[in-house]
Amino acid sequence: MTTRPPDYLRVVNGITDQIRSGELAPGDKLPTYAQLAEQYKVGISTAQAALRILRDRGLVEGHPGKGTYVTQDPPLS
Amino acid sequence: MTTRPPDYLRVVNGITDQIRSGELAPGDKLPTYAQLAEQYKVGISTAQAALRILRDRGLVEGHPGKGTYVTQDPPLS
DNA sequence: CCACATTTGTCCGTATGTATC
DNA sequence: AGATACATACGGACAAATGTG
Repeated sequence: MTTRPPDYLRVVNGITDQIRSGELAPGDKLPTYAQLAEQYKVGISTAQAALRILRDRGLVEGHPGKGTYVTQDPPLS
Repeated sequence: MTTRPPDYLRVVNGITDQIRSGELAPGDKLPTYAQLAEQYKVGISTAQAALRILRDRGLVEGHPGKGTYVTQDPPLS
């Protein structure tokens, strides 16, 4: 049945994998909302929803006016 | 400076407290999106965002056509 | 100090799809 | 077939923080 995952989870999992693999290291800056939306072909609201979840999980931190950064101490799970 | 928490966190924390206190027990049905929106004086989108977080945390489970229910085995933290 | 652009964060309303009754 | 309710997705509006000139 291969139910395709929703867009916001594709973004969550894509970024999570980049952090797990080390492609994105602690302190690194993520693309902006607009850039992520373009990369994943989703709306800005959807990219924001994904980043809200990643913030909630403690993987990234947002800094208004600057950008979103990978947390220094990302949780294990 | 009592910075007021955002609306969606007020909903998240309100429901979380009801589960912690036992006011909402495992298996219990939560109010609908529309009812939560009315209770907390927020838009439906905001109530939905709150429930998405609670799902992500494993505190509740949504069942389309039926409702949202408190998880049988809610996580400790 | 002020103006401006950029970016994150929040909030809302709406549309559509899917599952249940 | 219709009503109800959750889930996803989008776009727009605005506030606040930051950096630059």
